[in-house]
Amino acid sequence: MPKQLPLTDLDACCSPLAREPLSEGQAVELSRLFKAMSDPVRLRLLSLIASHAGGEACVCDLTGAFDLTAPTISHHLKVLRESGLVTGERRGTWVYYRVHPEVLARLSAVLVPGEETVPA
Amino acid sequence: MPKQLPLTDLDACCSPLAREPLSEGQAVELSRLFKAMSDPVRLRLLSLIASHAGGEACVCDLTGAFDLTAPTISHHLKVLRESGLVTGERRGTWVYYRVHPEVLARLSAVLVPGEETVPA
DNA sequence: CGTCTATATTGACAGACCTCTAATTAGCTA
DNA sequence: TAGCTAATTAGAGGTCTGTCAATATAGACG
Repeated sequence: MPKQLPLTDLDACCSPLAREPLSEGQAVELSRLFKAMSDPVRLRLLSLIASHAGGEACVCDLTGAFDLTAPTISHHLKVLRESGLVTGERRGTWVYYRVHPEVLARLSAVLVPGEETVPA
Repeated sequence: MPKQLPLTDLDACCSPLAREPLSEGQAVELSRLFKAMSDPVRLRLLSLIASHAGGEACVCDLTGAFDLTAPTISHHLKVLRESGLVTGERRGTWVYYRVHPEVLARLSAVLVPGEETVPA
């Protein structure tokens, strides 16, 4: 099962959610990203990676922060990878992860609230 | 960090995800919001409500946009309500939903990517 | 080669989730 | 009161998800 992200609607995207209704395709794409962030462990992993010095973190930097087995961390990293939020690169014995800042920026832009409408 | 209000981590929150690691509590709170947005139907509902004229939408304005039964729409609206993203108010026969813009703004702020670090 | 360490994959299981139909509640109007 | 509509709740069925133990893969090094 090839899990490459097909980036269709998201490319033409990112007028804020509150400005005009999302198309079904946009909603599907965005929901995939939000689902990847819908678990506390994955959110912390994402944050640990994004905020780590040098912009990348080794898996070995991450596992210690959780009371979970290595396979579980690996599973969550895979979900983050397949969502397109992060990439992993093997260098020798270790695997280093870094975030895709454009994806974060895109999500942030989508969530910007629209201007207030005057209450009736 | 001043802790004035008796609420959760989200109140004291919102340094961007990429700036420093999320606390476990912050991650739990945020993951609840992202989970509420992790379904395409709920995302479109949220967008329909947020972008609707007057800042609010009647359930009757929403159901027509989907090939789903009324109970299913109602279920999704409940999830959005319980997450704190929207509120519903009954006025006569109809129920009107509106978004909490502060919550959207908070999420948007959390996702702002950190400044680029110079590649090695 | 063999062995050690760091990650990933597999397979299983309990719990959560999305959708439906059927039943229920809330309000309007006769 | 009864009847009608808008919306929600309850319960069931099938699917998806998070976690683990066991196993496998990749590279470093003697």
